[in-house]
Amino acid sequence: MRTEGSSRDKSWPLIRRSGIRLLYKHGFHGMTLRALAAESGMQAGSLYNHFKNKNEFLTIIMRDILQELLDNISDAIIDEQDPKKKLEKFVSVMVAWHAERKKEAMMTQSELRSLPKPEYHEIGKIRKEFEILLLAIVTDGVARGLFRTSDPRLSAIMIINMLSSIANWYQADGRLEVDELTAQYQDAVLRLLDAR
Amino acid sequence: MRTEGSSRDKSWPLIRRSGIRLLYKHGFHGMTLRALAAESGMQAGSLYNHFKNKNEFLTIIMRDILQELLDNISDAIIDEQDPKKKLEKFVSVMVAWHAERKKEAMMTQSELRSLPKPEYHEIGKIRKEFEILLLAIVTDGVARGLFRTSDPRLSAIMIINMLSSIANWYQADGRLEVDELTAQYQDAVLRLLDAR
Amino acid sequence: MRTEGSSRDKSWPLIRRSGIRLLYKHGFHGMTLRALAAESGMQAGSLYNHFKNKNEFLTIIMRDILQELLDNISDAIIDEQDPKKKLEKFVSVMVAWHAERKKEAMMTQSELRSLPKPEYHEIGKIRKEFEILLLAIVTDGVARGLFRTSDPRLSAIMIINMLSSIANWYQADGRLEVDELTAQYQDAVLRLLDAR
Amino acid sequence: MRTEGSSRDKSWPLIRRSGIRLLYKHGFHGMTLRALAAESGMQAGSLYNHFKNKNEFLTIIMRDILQELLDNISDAIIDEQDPKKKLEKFVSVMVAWHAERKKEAMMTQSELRSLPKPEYHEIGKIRKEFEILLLAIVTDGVARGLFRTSDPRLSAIMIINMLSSIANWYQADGRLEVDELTAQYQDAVLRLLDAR
DNA sequence: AATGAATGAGACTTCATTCAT
DNA sequence: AATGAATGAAGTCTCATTCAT
Repeated sequence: MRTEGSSRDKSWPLIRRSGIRLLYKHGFHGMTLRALAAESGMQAGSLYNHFKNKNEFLTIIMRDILQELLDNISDAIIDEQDPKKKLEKFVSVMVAWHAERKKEAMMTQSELRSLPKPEYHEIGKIRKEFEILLLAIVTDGVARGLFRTSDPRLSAIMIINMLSSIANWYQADGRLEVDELTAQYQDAVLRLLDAR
Repeated sequence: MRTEGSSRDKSWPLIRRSGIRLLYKHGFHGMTLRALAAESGMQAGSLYNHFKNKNEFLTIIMRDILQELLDNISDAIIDEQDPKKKLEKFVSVMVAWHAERKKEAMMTQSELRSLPKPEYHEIGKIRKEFEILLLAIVTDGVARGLFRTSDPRLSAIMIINMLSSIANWYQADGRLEVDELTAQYQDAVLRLLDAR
Repeated sequence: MRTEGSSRDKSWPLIRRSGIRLLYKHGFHGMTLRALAAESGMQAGSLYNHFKNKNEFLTIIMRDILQELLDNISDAIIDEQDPKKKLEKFVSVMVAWHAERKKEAMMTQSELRSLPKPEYHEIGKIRKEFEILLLAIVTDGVARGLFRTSDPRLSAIMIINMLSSIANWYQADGRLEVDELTAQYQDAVLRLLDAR
Repeated sequence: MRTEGSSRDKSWPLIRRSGIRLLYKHGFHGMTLRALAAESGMQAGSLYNHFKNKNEFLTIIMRDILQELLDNISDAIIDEQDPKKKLEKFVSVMVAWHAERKKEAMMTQSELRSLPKPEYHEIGKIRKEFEILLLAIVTDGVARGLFRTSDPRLSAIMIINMLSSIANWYQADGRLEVDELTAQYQDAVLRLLDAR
């Protein structure tokens, strides 16, 4: 007799990791289930023991990733009261995540369009929450006279865009460490908000 | 039946336009040549009178688009001497292009990975030129004491990222006009560079 | 719908038989995988569970057939010591095979050119072995004063050519039985070698 | 103004030569009209000024080639009275032709099956004439007590097979000259017929 | 007689998915 | 939970052929 769930416990993380790599590299339509199976050490048919179909697989992966990032951010800012501190924490988590989880980050950006309609909206909503979170910080800061911007929503968008784009170009073996990068982005964001 | 006078001059622009739309919507692997043909009013096989294969099609389209943007920028800044003016022109062209040519812009960002190796490098080189152009403006401005930044290359990257991301969210029917958007981004970029 | 118990053991022999018939009738380029599938009672795509591609299919079939004939011949002559007896056995196996396995025989002759380069050489080598086997018999016979020929290699070629050509014209329902044919060819070959 | 027929006079021989080479190398189904056109220095569509369709092209080429060989043989034996002399002439023309016109020879053998039904019979009839011609010589020789064979028709077939097969293996740059080859085959054929 | 862009069919091949084992 | 052989649809690409120029 086999330990309950043991096989799934072993296979799924493998499939997940392979899936992220392949989705990052080839995109949803460019990733074949055969390739996913091969990289996970099994046959294509066996994958169906782990998800209902390819679309569901994408949904699971994306929801999972975005939720994790969202949790990271929430955890980080929940204890802060000061908008500036909050903002710095927000930037810090975002920079680290987009630099260190490059593949996940890029994938969730480029494969949104491949989701079926209902899931597209569901996942889109999660992504929207980052913006809402940030916007709350910004408007709070503006209200307290810490930040200055003529269009808080646009500022929030600019900031999120800047941070998200890190995944597009950052190389772990490049000249910049994550720590330094974080400091730079914190500085840049504060300038953008004319923080004093 | 054959449409009268159908010739390269008429077909290619049609194929090009359809291709951009489909690449934007579905990505390279998600775009089928059958769909491209249908939207261009011909049979799939006929497409092969216009390109050698699907990969070459992508390459042609991407090279074409990026070269056009690069030309636009070069034309715009060539007459300016002042770094600040140059920077404003640069931002202005980039904003307009990423807002109005959303599809082309997103496509060239997301489909780079779908290019075959040699073409990937060729197109990558064109994209790199935007960065080089902007970096030159920034360092010039810093040298003249107009801008201030501890890491000019990173600043250039941030700016390009911010601008490029416009294509990801801008909606022509949204609350912001291109003119206002341009002004906002010019302002933001100047803040980022601590321009006085 | 799926035929109960369809498996490699059942499918492959069917595919093989159909393939030989179609290769014989239409040649490699004239045989379509759709036709092969239809005649094997499956979908074209399913064939790819049994070979990698059309070229590999041809290679497998040809290697298989030629190896079987080679084995037949080796088995037949291995116990004989006398060159004349050996020669008669050789002729006997060749006649029977080229008359009764007409399709296989013709196919291996005409489709050599359709093999990809490396396989062409591999299969060519097997075919060469028939000639080597026969040449050994002939030179042995000449050495023992049983046969006489001014050019043993050419004689071997003539004999193989004569025998191989049987497949081109023999009709199972024609006026000649295989037994009689064998006797006639044995006689002819001995005359050619001036055997006394 | 252009000299009448000048263009066809130039193009057709080119097409013919290219066609024979390609039919020899790839077979009928393996030869594409695009390849034929390219090798003839024109576009595929232009070929249709020279024949009605691909099938007709094959028919023309094959009829042409076989008729030429038949004429060669007829011319060679028409003046001889003696069966032995006649036979030697027959062999001589056949050897030379199959050695020197290897491609044409192989092609007419392997592409018979690619002809449409009516043309198949027409061309088959021409090929049959060789056999008839040879059979006449053999029976004449037997009647005059010059040759001896228990089955004249089979002997004729054997001889034709032997000679036709030369095209399959002969290499112009090999160890045997056509002259010597001719002598060897004349000798072999006479042995086969037990000529004294 | 030649071109080049088009057609419509069909080629080989791959894909997501199913299911008996 | 995994396999391997199957399906049916669809993918990219090539082909013979046509025809306005």
